[in-house]
Amino acid sequence: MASRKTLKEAYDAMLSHFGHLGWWPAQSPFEVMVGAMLTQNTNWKNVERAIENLKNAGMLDVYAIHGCEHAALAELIRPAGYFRLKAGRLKNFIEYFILNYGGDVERMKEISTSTLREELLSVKGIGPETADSILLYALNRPMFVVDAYTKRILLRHSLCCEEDGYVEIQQIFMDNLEWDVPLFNEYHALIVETGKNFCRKIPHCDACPLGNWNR
DNA sequence: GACCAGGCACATC
DNA sequence: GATGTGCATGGT
Repeated sequence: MASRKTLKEAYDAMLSHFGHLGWWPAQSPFEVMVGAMLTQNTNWKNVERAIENLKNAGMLDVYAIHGCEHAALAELIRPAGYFRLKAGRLKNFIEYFILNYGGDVERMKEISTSTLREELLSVKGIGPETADSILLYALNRPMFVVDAYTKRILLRHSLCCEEDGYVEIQQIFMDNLEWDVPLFNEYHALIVETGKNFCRKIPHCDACPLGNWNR
């Protein structure tokens, strides 16, 4: 089983290799939320283009998106892929955000993490990873974000099993690390970076900062 | 041209 | 409850 030391050591190894990654790359919590929706199963580069389009159109704004036609919104976020789908999802989130918090991030900050998580998950188009990304990177809550790379890396190092789902994998981290927002922030970013560079489907882990961690 | 990317919802068995 | 499928662009 993963010990505190093991997870922390892995973190240190990745951190020495990549340095601080400074996630989330966004200028406001709202931009983080939009990015979290748009990056679903999508390369971040493509998300950047979509966000750039929104900015240039003056649409990176709660009420601007709320008042935007579905087709027009979809066109703006087209580079992020699944653009019709994501236009709807974005609107669902905006609807929830305005209805419950008047589109004000500050008002969201008064709500408990567990309540917020449940609320977010009830929005059609927000699943566990998107909810946790919003909680951690937009609202600074200690929630560990799990993604495909997280499982792939843990699997490769025999620290989880194939059957483990989102919750099980999240618990491995949350049960064995301090609930520290900057740590969770950096840890997930480092996992994504390590995954991208060293843990693609075709194994080539030779230069991986994790080395033979638990293998 | 295949494969992949910082998922999620829904249908079907 | 597990498994399969649609959604879609841009890089390698």
